Amino acid sequence: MNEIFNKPYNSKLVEEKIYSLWEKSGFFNPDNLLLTKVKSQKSKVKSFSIIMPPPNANGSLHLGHALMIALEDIMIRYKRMAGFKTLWLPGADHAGFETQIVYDKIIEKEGRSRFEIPREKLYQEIWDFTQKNKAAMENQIRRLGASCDWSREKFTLDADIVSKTQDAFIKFYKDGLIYRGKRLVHWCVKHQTGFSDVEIVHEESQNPLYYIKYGPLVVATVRPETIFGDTAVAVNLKDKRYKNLIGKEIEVDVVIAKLKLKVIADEFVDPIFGTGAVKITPAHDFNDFEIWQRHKNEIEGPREVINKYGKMNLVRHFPDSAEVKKYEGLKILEARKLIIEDLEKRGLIKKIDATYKHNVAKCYKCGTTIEPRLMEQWFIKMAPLAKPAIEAIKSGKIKFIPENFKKIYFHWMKNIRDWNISRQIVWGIRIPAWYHELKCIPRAGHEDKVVKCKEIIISKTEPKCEFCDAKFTQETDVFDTWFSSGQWPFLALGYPDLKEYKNFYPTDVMETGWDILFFWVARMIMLGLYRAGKIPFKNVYLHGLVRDSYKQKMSKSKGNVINPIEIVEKYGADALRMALIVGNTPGTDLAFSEEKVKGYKNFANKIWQASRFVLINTADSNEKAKKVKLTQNDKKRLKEFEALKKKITKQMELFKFYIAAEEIYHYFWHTFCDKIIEEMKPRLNNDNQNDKIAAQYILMEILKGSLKLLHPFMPFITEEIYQHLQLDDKKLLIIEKW
RNA sequence: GCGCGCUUAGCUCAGUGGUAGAGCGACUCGUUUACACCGAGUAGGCCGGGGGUUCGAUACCCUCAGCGCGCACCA
Repeated sequence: MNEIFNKPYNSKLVEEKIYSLWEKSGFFNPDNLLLTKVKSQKSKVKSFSIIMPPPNANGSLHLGHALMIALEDIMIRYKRMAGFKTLWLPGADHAGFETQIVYDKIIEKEGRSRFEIPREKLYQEIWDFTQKNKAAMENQIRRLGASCDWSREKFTLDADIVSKTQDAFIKFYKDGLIYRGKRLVHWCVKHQTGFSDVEIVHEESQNPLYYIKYGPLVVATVRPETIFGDTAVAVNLKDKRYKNLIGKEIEVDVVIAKLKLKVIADEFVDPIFGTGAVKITPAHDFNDFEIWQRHKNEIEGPREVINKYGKMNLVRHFPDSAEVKKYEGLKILEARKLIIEDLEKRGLIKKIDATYKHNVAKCYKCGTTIEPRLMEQWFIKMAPLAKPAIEAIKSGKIKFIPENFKKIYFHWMKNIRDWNISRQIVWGIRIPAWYHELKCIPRAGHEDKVVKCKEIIISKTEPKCEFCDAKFTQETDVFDTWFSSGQWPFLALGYPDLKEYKNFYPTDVMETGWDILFFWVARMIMLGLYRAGKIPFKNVYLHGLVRDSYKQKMSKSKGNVINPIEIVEKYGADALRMALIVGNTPGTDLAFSEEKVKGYKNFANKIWQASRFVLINTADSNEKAKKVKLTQNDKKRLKEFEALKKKITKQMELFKFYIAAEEIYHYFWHTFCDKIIEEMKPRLNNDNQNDKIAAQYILMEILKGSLKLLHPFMPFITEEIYQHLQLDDKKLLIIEKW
């Protein structure tokens, strides 16, 4: 017996060595698995595939990643052992906006700003930054034991991915599903980019509600500084108080000017709220924008009085006003304070309700109040995409684990709105649209045709106008990173040509956190159905968030973030994996405790010691030829183990890894170690050779079988021990038959 | 406002139409040569409240309460 067994199990001596053994074997690659197949299996091999959610290449892994790796690796190892042609495709995500702001912070510390660095230079810098992170991250994934096929690894900015993402945009555009429109967009003043609906969060806050004298009316608002952008006042048609005012024009004193505004009637207005009269600011409020659209013919359109920096921009609208200058350039809150003072001086503030609570939209990343801003952006029409995506779940083609996420999915899908995919950052895939730089410069002989020049050309390369010499400039916006991520399952597999795509799409499982159900999972379903014409995956396994032991969200600001690699160093990857898996039901957040990991480190040692015992006591069992005469009890033990194997296999098929892991843990410790080994001890010292052989046989059989059942969960230690067993036809445990 | 959950042993959580389970923790005993990173035991729960269905409910239905979460255009 190897002397390594003379000491307690030391994961550090084992894990690195074993991982490189696996990697060298080539068995992570499904193509090599075929060679090892039993010859009798002539018929097509069943395949099993998972695309790894590519971790962001902008930092190191967190425990959520460790959970993801553990779950997916369990499925993969199980299926590989069960004889499937198994592909787990790893990747890394450029993570557009997320990485942009990580990098912003880095250069801020250096006293630089992304807004002052030339686009190409900044892009190159971030590229280098992500490549460095990517390499570090890959090693961390290895440390966790991931048996993924590194030879197929993809990055979300690989040339083919970029090109195909742009192709998708072009197709969507041609199909009339993408449009460019000047609309109100969620704008983060700090990050200087627009967002889609899912990048904002609503937060309850208490802000004074000001009742302002408004010509003959009184209106209530929390944003008095937008009064300069008012273009109408709305009431409800049924509101008797204001019936005679509808259609009339009123004069409103807004300090810097007197506005002539029309009173309109709109369903939206709730007569009970406030005064029943609403000031309409189409440029700075989503409702008001919609009201304007319904009353386009009656009232003036949006007047933008706040600029992209969240500062007042009034002079251009009110050049003749004497008062305007003191407002110009003020930040929103400063302007609010000043306008209230000025209105108060004029006796125009009727009431202030200081108890008013409402929900305010914030940037999901920095918490800055979102400023609705009028912008030309690219949108995808979602309703046509949502319909089949709802159907795919309803029909059961795609299953959710746990099931209750279906309801949340439906609720979101049914209320879906068009998706703003433009981002005003440099880190990402550039939108393949081009604009005329100048007015048309007619080419000789085409003077009459110039009117036909298109303003926008959709093309991956710089277009040339048929009739004129004007140059084109490329769209500076990049895609929302989720637009490309949403196509990841088929793009990573080389859609539409590669055999990988044909063999492995749709994939079997998409395993990810429930927190990106809308960001990612929903989009993959919609885009996969539309672009590839097929569902992207058959099962969606949604794991919970890993929180600290007090169930607090881990965050850098709280200082409770745990680095999974440090845990691996301390307790071993196998122990960490078990701690993340056992008792962790899908969809439920996990309270992570180091104590639990410690417990499974002890378990690893238990496996080690039990194996040591078996190795010591079977060392002399080289008389393999001898028949084994099993006792009644031996047979019972083997039967018991078969039953366990069945049970665990069933749990694996049902994605109940949290139970399967516990079952094998419990069996190994409390049946194999506590009972069976104890039962065998006297027999091993017995003079009766037959009985001794039987005891040795039982020990070895059950140890071997247990190592297999344990392997998906605790791959390192099981492989290490397996390599020390003296067996005929021994292969690597990763490819042994389940 | 619309929607989704959760409430089971001190803690973290499983679970099932037949009167409760695991891990950790606590306590007692034990140094028996695989393992003290151990073993043998013990204690601990009207399964949130109320009502209903049922021969029988922790589990199914209704309702109340507390907690958590998602979505959302009430100025």
